[in-house]
Amino acid sequence: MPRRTDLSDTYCPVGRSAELLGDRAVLLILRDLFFGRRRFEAIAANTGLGPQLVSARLKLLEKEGVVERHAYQDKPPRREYRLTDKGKDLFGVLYAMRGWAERWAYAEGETGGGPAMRYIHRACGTDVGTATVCPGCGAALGYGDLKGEPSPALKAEQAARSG
Amino acid sequence: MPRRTDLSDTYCPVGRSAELLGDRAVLLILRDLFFGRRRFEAIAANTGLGPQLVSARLKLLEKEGVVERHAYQDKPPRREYRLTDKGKDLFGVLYAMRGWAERWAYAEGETGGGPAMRYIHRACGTDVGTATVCPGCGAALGYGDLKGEPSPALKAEQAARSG
DNA sequence: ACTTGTCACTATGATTATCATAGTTACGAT
DNA sequence: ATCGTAACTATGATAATCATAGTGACAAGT
Repeated sequence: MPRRTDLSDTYCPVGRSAELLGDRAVLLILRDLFFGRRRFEAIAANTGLGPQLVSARLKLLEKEGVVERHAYQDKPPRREYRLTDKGKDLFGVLYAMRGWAERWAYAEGETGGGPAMRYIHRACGTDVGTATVCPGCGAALGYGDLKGEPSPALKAEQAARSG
Repeated sequence: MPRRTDLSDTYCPVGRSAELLGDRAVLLILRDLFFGRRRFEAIAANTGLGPQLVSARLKLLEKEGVVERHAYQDKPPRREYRLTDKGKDLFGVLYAMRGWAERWAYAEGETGGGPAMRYIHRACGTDVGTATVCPGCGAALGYGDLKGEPSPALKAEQAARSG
């Protein structure tokens, strides 16, 4: 593609976010990182993205201060990628995307009755559905407050991808 | 690009959203629609995207049921684009993106003290900052509950683009 | 009547990001 | 010495994106 206009200096906050988040691969990698996948190969396998793309996007995310590369072993060099505070704060965006999809992106009965991904408020045990405020106790919900559980169908799909 | 793997049939809700939202142009166009820009040329001018791209993405958004094309005049054919309910429900995603950017994407003092975009809770008049729950009255916040006001710098930038 | 202007696009050609596949480096285990 | 694994890099084909220009339909001004 030709050089697209850079949005990192616009005053519009959505424009600035879009510069990073308006990219399929970035979104998929972030999802996996929030899911607890930290290793290169695990991310590549689960997202279905090629290693070159994963490599390029992880470098970009590191440059943007959203992930940190951490060597957990040196003998054979092994790295893992972790979300920084700036990265963890993107949870709200991913959670909003998930909520929208649960409400609109599935055919009737496609998920087998419930959401594709359930979230439980750790503090009070309530299933929060797609809410941004816990329907049980009224608390605002952020990363760390919630425990995610994939539906059987989603779990099976992920298992198939990593095999 | 070669044909990328289609994610519209994954069980992962973030994957399904990413298929639509993992695209810079889609995000920018949605932002403008939420901002009240309904006309083709206004969107093209403000986003800085070429007419071909705007045309292609509006067609996609219409196909996905996110926007509706509405003829408001026939003599010279004139159309406008409106968000459907499914589209309006994407407000949470854009609002989360805006919140993240306000917190992380600006240099110290770059916006002149306040956020680049202020949001006021219509019901109680409180400036909600980047919260998902009104700090004044505790209500959950959605599209329609908020009144957005761009900062002087952002307003000037938009005026320059449309001129 | 003729030009100018606006809106909503479509057409063209150059550029470059993305994909699939294969290869590389470093090491540990058999 | 070969096999396997993790984390990448290299290569070449494909196709999406951009800038620029052009089209069709009409309205208004001169």
